[in-house]
Amino acid sequence: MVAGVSRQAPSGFRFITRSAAQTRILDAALKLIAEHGAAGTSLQMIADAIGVTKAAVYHQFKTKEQIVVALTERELGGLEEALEAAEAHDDFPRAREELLRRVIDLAIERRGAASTLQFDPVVVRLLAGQEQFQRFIQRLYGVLIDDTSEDARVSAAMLSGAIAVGVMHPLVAGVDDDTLRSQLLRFTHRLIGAPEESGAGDGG
Amino acid sequence: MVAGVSRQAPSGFRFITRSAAQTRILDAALKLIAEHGAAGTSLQMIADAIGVTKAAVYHQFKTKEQIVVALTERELGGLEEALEAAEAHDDFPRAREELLRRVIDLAIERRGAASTLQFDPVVVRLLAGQEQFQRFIQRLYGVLIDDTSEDARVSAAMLSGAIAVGVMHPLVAGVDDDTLRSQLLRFTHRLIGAPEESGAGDGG
DNA sequence: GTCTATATAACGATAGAC
DNA sequence: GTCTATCGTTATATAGAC
Repeated sequence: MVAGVSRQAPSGFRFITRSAAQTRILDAALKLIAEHGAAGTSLQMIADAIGVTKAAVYHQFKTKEQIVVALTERELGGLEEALEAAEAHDDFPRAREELLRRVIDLAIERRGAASTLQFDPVVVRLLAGQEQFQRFIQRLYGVLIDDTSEDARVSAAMLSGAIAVGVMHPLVAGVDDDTLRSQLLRFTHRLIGAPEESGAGDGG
Repeated sequence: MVAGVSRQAPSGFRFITRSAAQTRILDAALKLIAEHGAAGTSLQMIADAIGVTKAAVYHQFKTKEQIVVALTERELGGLEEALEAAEAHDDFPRAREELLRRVIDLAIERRGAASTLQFDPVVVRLLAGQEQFQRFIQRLYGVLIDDTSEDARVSAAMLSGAIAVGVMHPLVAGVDDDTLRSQLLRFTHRLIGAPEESGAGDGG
C-alpha cells in the first residue's frame, strides 16, 4: 500500500492563511468546543469569549459549520506534512514509524486539540460529507495499516484511541511533554509489535 | 491500592428499574447522542424518535440532564459488578486482569455505548458534578493503576482510549464480536506488559 | 472590522385536559 | 401515560450604519 505510492497532491490544508480576527475566533472556538462540544458551542459564546458581537463573528465565517471546518483544517495541517514525509518511504514499517512519531508529537504539542475534534459527533458528521477530509483519512490509513486484515484494522483503531486519549485524559494532565512523549512512543511500539527504544532523546 | 481494600458499598447503579416508557426514551437518547452529541440532542428529537410529544418525555424525566444521568447509570451498571469482583482479588495483576476482561466484554456487548458517553463533553461535565460517579471512577482507577507513577497513569489513559475507540471506530464496524474480543485482549495485554494468551475460548 | 437591531426558528420546561 | 398549548429564552443568520 505504501510501496510505489505516487506522491499525491496535497489536500491543501497547509497554505490557508487566516487574519488575526479569524485566528482569534478559531482559538476561542476550539476551547469552547472542547468544553461544551460543537453542538453546545454557540456563536454568542464565541463572540463573548473574544469580546465582540455575534455579527462580527459572522463577518469572518458565514456559518458555524465553516468555523468547524476551518478549525479542523488548521489542526490537521501539521499532519499533512507528516503524511507526505511518511509516504515518501518505500517500506511499510519505516513509513508507519515516521508517521506515528509525528502524530504523537503533534498530539502532545496541541494536547488534545485534534482529539477533541476527532471525538465530536457533530465534527465527524460534518467532515464525513467533505471529500477533502475523507481522502486525507484514507491516506492516513494507507500508511498505518499494512494489509486489509481485521487484525490490522483493530490494531489501528486501538492505536488511534490510545494516542488521542493518551494526551487528553485527566490522568495525564500533570505529565510533562517529554515524559508523555516517551511513554506514548513506548506503548505505541508495544502495541504495534515494534522494538522499543531505550533513549527518548529525539528533538522536536 | 487493591490489597486490603475494604469492600465498598455499591454506588447503586445496578438496582434501578425503569418503566417501558423510560427504557424507550433512554434507548432513543443513546442513539441520538451518539449521532449528534448530548448538546445536539433535543427533547423534541427524542420524542419524535419514539413517536410521542415532548411533554410525554418530560413526564418520565424532569429535565434533559436527568436523561443523561439515567443513561450513564444504565450503561455503567454492568461495570459495577465487574469492579466489585475485581476488588475481591487481593493481588493487583489479577484484579486488573479480571476488570479489563469484563470491561472489554461490556464494551463489545454494547459496541461503544459507554464510549459515546465517555467522550461527550456535556456528559463529562455533568458527571463531574456528581459525587456518585466520581467515587466510581476513583475505584476504577484504584484497580487499574498500581502505583502513582506517571508511567502507570499514561498507560491507564492510553488503555482506556484503546478499548473505547477499539470497539466504536469505523474501521472495526465489520469485525465480529469474537474476533474483536480476542484482538482487544491481545493488544491490551501487550499494552500492560502481561503475557498474551493463545486461546480465546472464554465464555461470556 | 465591528456595531445595533431584527427576523425566524428551535430550545428547555410547565400547566392543565383526557 | 399522553396530549395541546404556551412561556421565556436562546439559537442561527441577516441588514444596514459606522
